[in-house]
Amino acid sequence: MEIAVERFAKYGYQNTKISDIVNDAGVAQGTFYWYFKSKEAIALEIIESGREALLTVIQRGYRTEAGSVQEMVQGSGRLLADIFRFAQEHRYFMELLLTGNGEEEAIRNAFRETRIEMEKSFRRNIERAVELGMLPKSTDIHIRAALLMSLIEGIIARWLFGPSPAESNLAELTVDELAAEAVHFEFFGLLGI
Amino acid sequence: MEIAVERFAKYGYQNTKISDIVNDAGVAQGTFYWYFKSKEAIALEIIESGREALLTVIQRGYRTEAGSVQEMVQGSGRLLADIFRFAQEHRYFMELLLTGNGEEEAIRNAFRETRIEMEKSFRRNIERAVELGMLPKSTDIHIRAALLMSLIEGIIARWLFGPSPAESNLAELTVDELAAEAVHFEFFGLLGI
Amino acid sequence: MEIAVERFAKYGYQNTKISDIVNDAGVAQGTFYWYFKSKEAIALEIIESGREALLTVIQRGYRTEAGSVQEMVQGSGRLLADIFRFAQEHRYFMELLLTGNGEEEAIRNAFRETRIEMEKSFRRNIERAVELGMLPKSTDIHIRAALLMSLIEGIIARWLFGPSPAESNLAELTVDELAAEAVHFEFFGLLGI
Amino acid sequence: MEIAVERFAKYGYQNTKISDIVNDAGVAQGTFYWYFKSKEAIALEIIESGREALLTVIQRGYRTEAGSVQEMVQGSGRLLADIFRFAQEHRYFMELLLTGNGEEEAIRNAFRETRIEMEKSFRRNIERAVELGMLPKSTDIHIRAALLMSLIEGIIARWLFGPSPAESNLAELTVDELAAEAVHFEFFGLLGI
DNA sequence: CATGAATGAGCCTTCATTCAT
DNA sequence: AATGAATGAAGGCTCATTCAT
Repeated sequence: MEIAVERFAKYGYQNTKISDIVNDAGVAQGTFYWYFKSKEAIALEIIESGREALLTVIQRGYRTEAGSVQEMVQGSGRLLADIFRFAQEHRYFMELLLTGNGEEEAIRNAFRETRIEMEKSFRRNIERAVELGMLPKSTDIHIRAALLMSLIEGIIARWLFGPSPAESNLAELTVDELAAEAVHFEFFGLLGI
Repeated sequence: MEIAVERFAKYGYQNTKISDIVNDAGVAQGTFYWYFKSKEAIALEIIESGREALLTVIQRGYRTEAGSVQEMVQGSGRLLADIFRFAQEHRYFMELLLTGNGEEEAIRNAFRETRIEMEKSFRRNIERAVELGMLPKSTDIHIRAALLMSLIEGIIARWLFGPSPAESNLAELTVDELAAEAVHFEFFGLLGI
Repeated sequence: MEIAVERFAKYGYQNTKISDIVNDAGVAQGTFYWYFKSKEAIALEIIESGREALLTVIQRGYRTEAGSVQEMVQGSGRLLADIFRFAQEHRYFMELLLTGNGEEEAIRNAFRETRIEMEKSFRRNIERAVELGMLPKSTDIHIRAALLMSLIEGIIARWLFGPSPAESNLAELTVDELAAEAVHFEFFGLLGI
Repeated sequence: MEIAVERFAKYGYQNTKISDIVNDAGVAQGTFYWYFKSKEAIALEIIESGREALLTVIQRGYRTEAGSVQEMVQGSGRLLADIFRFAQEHRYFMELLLTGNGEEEAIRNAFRETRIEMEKSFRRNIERAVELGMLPKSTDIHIRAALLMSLIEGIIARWLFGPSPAESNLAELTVDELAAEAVHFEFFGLLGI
């Protein structure tokens, strides 16, 4: 599965042949089919196991009780850092999740579901913060979750697998620096002090 | 090309057969090869023409002279609205640009280049605003451009082609409402008034 | 189709590769799939066209009006001779029809249906002869049709494609001699004069 | 072997996987190869053991001394009934013997040999009856044996495994009824009283 | 310009057989 | 005797591309 997820991410699902995977793995072609029903099956297994791990990380970051604005920003920073760290450790899965789109229907849907669940988690988090009086009630929560999710997806994508303008040093930031930048933008925008 | 871009976006580049395209177009298979050298060639042409149109829109929104914060926010809102409108009118191209990843090397690169150029445009815009004293100098400009680009990409993707949580009403927003939300977040973040 | 039916009969459906067929035909593998949807499809087409031709022959031999026993025997002899001649001219189709059994469900069924229709034709013929008072009413018509059909199938199989005891000269009989023997047995059995 | 013969008959030799057989048998795949050298080997063993049992039955029915026509008919009826009973008790073997044709060369030949031997037995029986003056000398003995064998094969095939016209009640006949019908046709044909 | 038949390399999957334990 | 994981050759089918007309 590790070999497969890497090749899927690097070259695309369709451009990855079973023979590539088994050659890398040093086993025979038939062996693949002893462990996986089909090419699609291994992709779905990859997604499923990645999905679980990712959602676990996000759910650990849930806000539960009220606090100061500073505490909220810190908490959000910790969550983002956790997610970024997860992305770093599962970069090929993350690349597929964030940029994959050429695959078969079933695989596309599995990725889509995962991202929807991810966004839902963020929405619940924002909802909770509004309930606790930590965030203004003003705007639609769906939109705020969508904006936040966009931020995270985009920043991870640029940080880990480009594309980024050649001169950018984004790729060299540490997890914590990145989280600090993102969380600052998240709460204060471009104008924030 | 219109038929091709739609199918590429809906089903993926690899899942689109030349025979699909020509059937839809009502011509014979051979005719395709009179107009395009290959499958890859039509994809690259699609990207090239989309790239030009998109960059034209963005460059029209360039900030040239200093102004108040309010003017800056308004200008940014107009630019976002223009981009969103372009996305609406070229939704299949935009879908490929923002979510495509399963394709061949050359095509992937062409999309990547386009997005890099797009991000460069935004960076120049921010740079100019800093020079004119309209934005604080504090943060790295590359990061701010990346954050802004992430925002725009994510919001368009959710607005036009999902995935979005089923209950979200994002898809029903008008161009101007969407631009207002995005620009507010861009400058003030979640905490902005 | 001619090449395919021959190979199917000689070596079996499953032992016949598409590559065998196209090599014999002197075309490329892909060309096969321009004319036939699949390996199964060509088999079904072979059966369908053989079925029509065979049933046409049988239906031409229908008894319509009463006559003497001798005329009945002669008519039956003519019908058998026609069938034998058909078998001779379509020996590979006939071999598949009479002995084929290792194929896929759909193909097996198509052959089965053809043989059922064939037997039905004979039954109608016998029924008619009973109505016209040319044959005794005594026995069950289904059984008589089954016995008759068995006779014809078995005799064709032995005549054209064995197995037959090596010393048998069955294979050397002409159509008319064979028909004479069969029709004699049909009406008079082993004891008949 | 019982499991194998059933699957071979029901689905065909080639459509039966070793894994099907061992799953049904509740043993591991490797175990199969401790008992049988190969897939072909088990088929040949099945044929060999069936062949012996079948020929034993037929040889028990041999005519040895002269008698009246009625005695001859009765003897023939007993033999047919024995064969039909055997077929009933070994229906899967019989199905393969009578209808199998898609298999590998060696297996096809083994079945062919068995049927040839079977037909030889009948021929010897008829020869003996002619020598004893119980049957007319007129016709070629090979042909009469072929006709008789055809009758038996066809009737068993229809009785036990179709195909038969849906309305036929052939399948519901008892062994003795079937033998009576067949033997009557054998000696007297359609016109026999 | 247009047609559509022909090409053939390539890939996923199956399954009989082997083998270390 | 028995297991079951591993093997790898083989084959049906797809589809981008070519080409004669």
